[in-house]
Amino acid sequence: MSEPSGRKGHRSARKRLTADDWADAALAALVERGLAAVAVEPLAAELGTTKGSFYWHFANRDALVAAALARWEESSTERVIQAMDAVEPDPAARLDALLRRATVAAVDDPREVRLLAASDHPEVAAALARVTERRIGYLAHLFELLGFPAPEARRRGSFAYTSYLGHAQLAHAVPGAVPADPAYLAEVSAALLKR
Amino acid sequence: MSEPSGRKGHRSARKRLTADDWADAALAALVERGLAAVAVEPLAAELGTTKGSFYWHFANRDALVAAALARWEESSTERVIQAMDAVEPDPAARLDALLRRATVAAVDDPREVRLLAASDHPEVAAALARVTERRIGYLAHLFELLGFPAPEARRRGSFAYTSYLGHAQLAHAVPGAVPADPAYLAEVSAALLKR
DNA sequence: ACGTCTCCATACGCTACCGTACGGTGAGAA
DNA sequence: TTCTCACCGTACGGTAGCGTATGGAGACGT
Repeated sequence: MSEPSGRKGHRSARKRLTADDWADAALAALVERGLAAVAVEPLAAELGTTKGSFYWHFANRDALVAAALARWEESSTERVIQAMDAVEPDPAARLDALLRRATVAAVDDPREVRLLAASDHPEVAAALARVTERRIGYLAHLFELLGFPAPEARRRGSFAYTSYLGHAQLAHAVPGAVPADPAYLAEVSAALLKR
Repeated sequence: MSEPSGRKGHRSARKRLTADDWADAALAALVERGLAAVAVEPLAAELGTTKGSFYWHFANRDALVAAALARWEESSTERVIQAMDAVEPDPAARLDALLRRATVAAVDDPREVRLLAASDHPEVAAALARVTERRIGYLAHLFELLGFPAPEARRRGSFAYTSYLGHAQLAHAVPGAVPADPAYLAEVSAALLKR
């Protein structure tokens, strides 16, 4: 059994793995199938290797979760914000574009929702707290650019972010409950921006 | 050890259990510690009994989850809506009161959030879908009473509900991220009701 | 050619939980 | 009293995952 000298795994003919390979696979599992799917043995099978590899690169499962979260955290703040700052100079248009894009993207992207669902885990909660603070801060910043005083800008940022979160959550938990009507997003955006 | 003839469990001196007792305990575990906490053996220990009891009343774990969800579903729609209809005759005041109360309540009540976190589970998702539809329908109804045409009333109902969900989610995942300032809730409510 | 060091495979023990088998108990019917 | 049967205790086997131990296997310097 088990071909004596050929390549056996279904993945990339017998290559050696790095810690990053594991972290990537862990992040993918985390955002696609939830925290419980970040499990050493299933991931090893998926990667075409064994636990032996994993425990060489990581101390334990928590370290893997932490590594996956670090990647997520990096890719969920700076990248998005910088991409946003590049396109639209006008703060109002930027806010509108940001809200619409993020909201639309969240509908079929399970990333956010999966992370929120795992907020029991202390490390997940900590990462979530940092990302949330960063995003609300950015939204508040945009509202300040629109002329709102700092406290109200902060409140509006929070409101915008909760409505985004709720939208993502609802779209994922109950598909079909969020209106597909484009007038909907327009109204939402307008309500959030109205002085 | 283990008192020979006295009451031993910390709960109601050696009584026999019903299926409802199990369902109650399961629901409590579900909303307090998540779906994974709805586990037969731990619940048995908590109830001061054993699996022998459980498998008499239920076929398997899924049946228990279903029973717990049924209780939740019942207590999360009719009761709230009827309580709401009783107090405030004016639709505008009723909406405002509903939004404020629900939002405030969600902050330190983990029920909603725990259910949403378990929306992978098909039965949970189904229950969630029904409750969501019922609630958004009620909100839309109130907006219609305020004079909005049906389609817009529906959109506003959805918006109000997503913002409620997002608030609950955020308050639980990142305590401190939602403004405690009472002006915040006032602004949110005003934005949702504004014509 | 040889040793070394990095990386992986395999086998093992442990824990937590699911579900089944079956024997026992106690309260009320006969 | 004795029987019965709803209800529970206990023991068992099975699965999935974590973490450890240890023995290779291949690359690579010397």
